[in-house]
Amino acid sequence: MSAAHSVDLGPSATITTSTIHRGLDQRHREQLFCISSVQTCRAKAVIFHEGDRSKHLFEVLDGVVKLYRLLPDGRRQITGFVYPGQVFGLDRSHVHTATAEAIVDARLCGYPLAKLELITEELPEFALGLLRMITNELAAAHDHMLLLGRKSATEKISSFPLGLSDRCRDEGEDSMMLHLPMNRANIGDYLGLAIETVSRTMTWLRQIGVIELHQRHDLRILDHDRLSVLAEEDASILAV
Amino acid sequence: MSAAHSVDLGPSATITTSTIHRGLDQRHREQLFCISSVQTCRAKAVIFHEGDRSKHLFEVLDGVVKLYRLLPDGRRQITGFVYPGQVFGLDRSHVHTATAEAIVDARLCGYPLAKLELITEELPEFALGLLRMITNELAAAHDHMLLLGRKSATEKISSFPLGLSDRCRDEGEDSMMLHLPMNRANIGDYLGLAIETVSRTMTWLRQIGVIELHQRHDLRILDHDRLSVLAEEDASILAV
DNA sequence: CGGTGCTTTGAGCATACTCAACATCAGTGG
DNA sequence: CCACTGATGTTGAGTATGCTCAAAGCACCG
Repeated sequence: MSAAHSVDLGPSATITTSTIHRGLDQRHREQLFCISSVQTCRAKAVIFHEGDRSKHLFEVLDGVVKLYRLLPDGRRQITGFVYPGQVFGLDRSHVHTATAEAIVDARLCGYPLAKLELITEELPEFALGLLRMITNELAAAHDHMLLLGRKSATEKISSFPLGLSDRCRDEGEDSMMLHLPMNRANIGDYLGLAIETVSRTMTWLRQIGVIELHQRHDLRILDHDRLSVLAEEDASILAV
Repeated sequence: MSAAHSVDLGPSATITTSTIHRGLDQRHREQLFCISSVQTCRAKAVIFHEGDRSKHLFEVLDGVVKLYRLLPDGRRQITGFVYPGQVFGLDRSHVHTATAEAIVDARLCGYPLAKLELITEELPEFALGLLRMITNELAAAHDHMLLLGRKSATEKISSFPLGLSDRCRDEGEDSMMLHLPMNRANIGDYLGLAIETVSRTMTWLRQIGVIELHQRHDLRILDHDRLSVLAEEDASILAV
């Protein structure tokens, strides 16, 4: 068993924060715990490449990971940022369809796919749990397709902090003061914009008093409602 | 049991063409068959709306269905076209995140979600099958995000028939002579382009001799390799 | 035939990109 | 402590790509 875990397997387990254990009983949690291994990786370290054979399902314990696909000439599309508590690495026919790279120092927990399949066979609700997670990811991907295909630069840049804000709210954290671990190039590759456009549009949002920017990586939302309108979220709910 | 089925349950069942039955034994196929119901819908009929409570998983038997998300002002992003043998309707927390609409007359087979969950509980490999399908959809969504975020109009329009061609090849059909059941507006909403750009760029592909167009809805690929280069698929594999 | 919906083509324009210069920041070593 | 360096971010000018608006061309259908 990997010694790196600092997970309490007792009755009021800290492990409940882990998405992958949700809904499992004590015995199966221990089983999962036994097959898992923790790894740390530094910022910019590649966890796996597009095309690699996939062997593990990963859960982020700490830090943030980006997933991206490349065109042959180097153009990049980041398909998602993975935050603590979220998983990644489940790909079709056991070949990764994206590259995973830590954007800051990170700690990951890996579960061998072969052993997960064994657990699945005796525990159908575990497969359903995975299904639910992937279904959420698919819905998020569809959301992002709408953004990429149909939103203007202003709408994209406004939507971005709102998405992060929602995640913070769900986690019970401060949803107005946001930390952006990614740089401008990452934001551009996520939103389908050039870095100059990211920079210009964020400056403009600052100038009109909707957000505040501090030290490159910190952003405070000053006017959530106006930001929502700019992001072209359903304005009718705000038109009261 | 719905009488509309024309599915042979005998040993060499025609049902094997159905994605959802793949890998199941005779008894479970019959069980699935018993809970299923067939419905027909005419072109432009809405099967469900974004926000509707989801009750069924659908499989397309015949025809083509489009899935889309809308912005409040009416801008549309089609997240996918669903062809015979493919499924749709599995959404997070049982609420549809997209609208489903038939683009031509279609025949669908619906499976109640509640009953599918019962099957899942006694048959883990069924859940794994669903998981595999959704995982494929997620990979396709990531592919499409790369197209929407990072490809030019020419690359988008070139990629489109290539994708359809791949599907036909997998199905063992003619992969050069393609039928496009969708209109130009649908293609634009799928690729994140205005219909005028779709029209202009397809005309240009015709003029340079890469494709042939007949009666709006039929397209023949004349030069698959050149089309691949234009779609910015890895040009290195063609540079021999 | 005339209508209706879809598609094509044209002209002008706006958005976001490219290229380029400059500013700022973090880290390093004198 | 400060100068130096490389990486990252901001700002500006000019331009290209793809959008909008408009009109004409086609096919399908009573």
